[in-house]
Amino acid sequence: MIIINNPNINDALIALRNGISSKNTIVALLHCRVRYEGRGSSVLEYGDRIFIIKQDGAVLIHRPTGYSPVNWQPSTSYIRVSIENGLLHIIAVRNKPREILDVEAKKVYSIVIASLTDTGRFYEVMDESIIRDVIASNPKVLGENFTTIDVEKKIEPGFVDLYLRDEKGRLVVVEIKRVKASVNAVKQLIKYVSSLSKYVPRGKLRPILVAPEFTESAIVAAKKHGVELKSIDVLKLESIRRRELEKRGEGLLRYIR
Amino acid sequence: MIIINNPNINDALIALRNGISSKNTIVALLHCRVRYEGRGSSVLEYGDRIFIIKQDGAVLIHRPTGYSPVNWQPSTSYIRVSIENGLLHIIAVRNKPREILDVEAKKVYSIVIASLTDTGRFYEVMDESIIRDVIASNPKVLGENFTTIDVEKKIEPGFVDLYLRDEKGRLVVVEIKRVKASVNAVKQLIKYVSSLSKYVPRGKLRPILVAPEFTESAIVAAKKHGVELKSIDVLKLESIRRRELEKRGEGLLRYIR
DNA sequence: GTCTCTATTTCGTGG
DNA sequence: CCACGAAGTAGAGAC
Repeated sequence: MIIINNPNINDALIALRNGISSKNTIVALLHCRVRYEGRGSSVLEYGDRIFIIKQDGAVLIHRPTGYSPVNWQPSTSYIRVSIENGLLHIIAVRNKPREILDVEAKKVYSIVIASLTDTGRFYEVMDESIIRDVIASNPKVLGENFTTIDVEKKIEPGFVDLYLRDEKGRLVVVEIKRVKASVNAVKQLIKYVSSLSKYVPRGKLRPILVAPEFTESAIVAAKKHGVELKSIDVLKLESIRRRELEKRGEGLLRYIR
Repeated sequence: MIIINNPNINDALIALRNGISSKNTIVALLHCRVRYEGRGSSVLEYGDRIFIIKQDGAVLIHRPTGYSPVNWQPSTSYIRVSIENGLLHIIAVRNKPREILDVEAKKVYSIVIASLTDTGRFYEVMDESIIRDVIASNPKVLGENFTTIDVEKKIEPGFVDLYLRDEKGRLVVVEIKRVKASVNAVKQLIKYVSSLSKYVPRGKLRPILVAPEFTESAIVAAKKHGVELKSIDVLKLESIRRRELEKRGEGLLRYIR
């Protein structure tokens, strides 16, 4: 690992070039300005930023606040470091799509260069597909005696999350949202239903939108279009899933403790 | 600025606590694992990562590749640093929504702490709102003798980008996309039109989708629903805008050179 | 505060 | 490779 405090511009140049050619992770604090041209185009005036080059050539420039990088390059075809008019330039180019990021540093506060090894796996505990699978294998959590017919089935406008059958033999078309459902979710469901109604009589179809909460406009649209709303408790579904996984010896507890 | 190379766990603890309480930017390289619980929930096994605490309490954990952070906290209510069972813990809590991020570091490779000042302004040269404004002040770029009525106007399902009037006195409802428009853009426009048709007879309404390109399904859906498609050349609009800005002495050239 | 929409969205998945 | 949809989306703007 290399740590350089307050380097002059030539030392910074050499360090960055070495770090890039050896495909290491580089984290620097710079006083810089940035220009970007590609899918969009932007200018960022001078200021202090965190500058990162990752081992795959991804470049990130972060301001001192906020989640999002102010400028970036997801991965690069090449990165060129040079000195022009006494200023350090880092130019990161991506070819598909063609994009150019030009970082012009007036001052380099610090550079850290390291070879990072990260093989640790990442587990999402509950996303929409998992919620869908938990409901598919436990359709009664929706509060009725449903049976599962199909999961994530393509019909023409898109994918229906879940098909169930209710006690009266009707086809239940389920759209699932992991977070509060907005009017868009209702529209999506209506779209599926109108497509399905070519094959199934409308009276045999029950569209249900499943989510922890619903926006007001979603509630209005649902009422208007005959869409049922069913709330779910994601934490409850999570505990059901955990139980299932534990039963199969795949529990997350393995990883958590 | 403080730079610490390979600190022991107690020195790391003290440095982090100082950095947090003084609201500085902290960038560290850690061998850590991460647990997240909140809107979602996830587990990240041990590995080397870039760890950042920003001056507003935002926390980012980056793996050595890729654009996105693997874990994060957009801004925090509080951050607590402690040692438990000989391991460094950084716990970042956000209250709305309630989310907890727990970083457990087994090894600290480096810590850099600095007070960054970044007042530099950020200019987007061409985003959708700018394209919309350029068309609004030059509606003839769409190839007809349009006049502008209104911009970014709320109707119930949402916001219409642009209202124009054509030579036959019809109300032109414009939806603008900066990049290739997909079928969703058509749907959005249809949504507005069906809402407007309560007030304006359908024959007096002209929905137009404006974008540099259109996906095949967008073209099909547009034809089916009577939506017109008009291509724009964003670069051409950009030169129009530049001319307008220069005329007003607000040209970007001020900033670019 | 809620809702809506854009984004150099990114990221995955499916065709 | 393109097209579509989800995201712990974030961030901005309007009401």
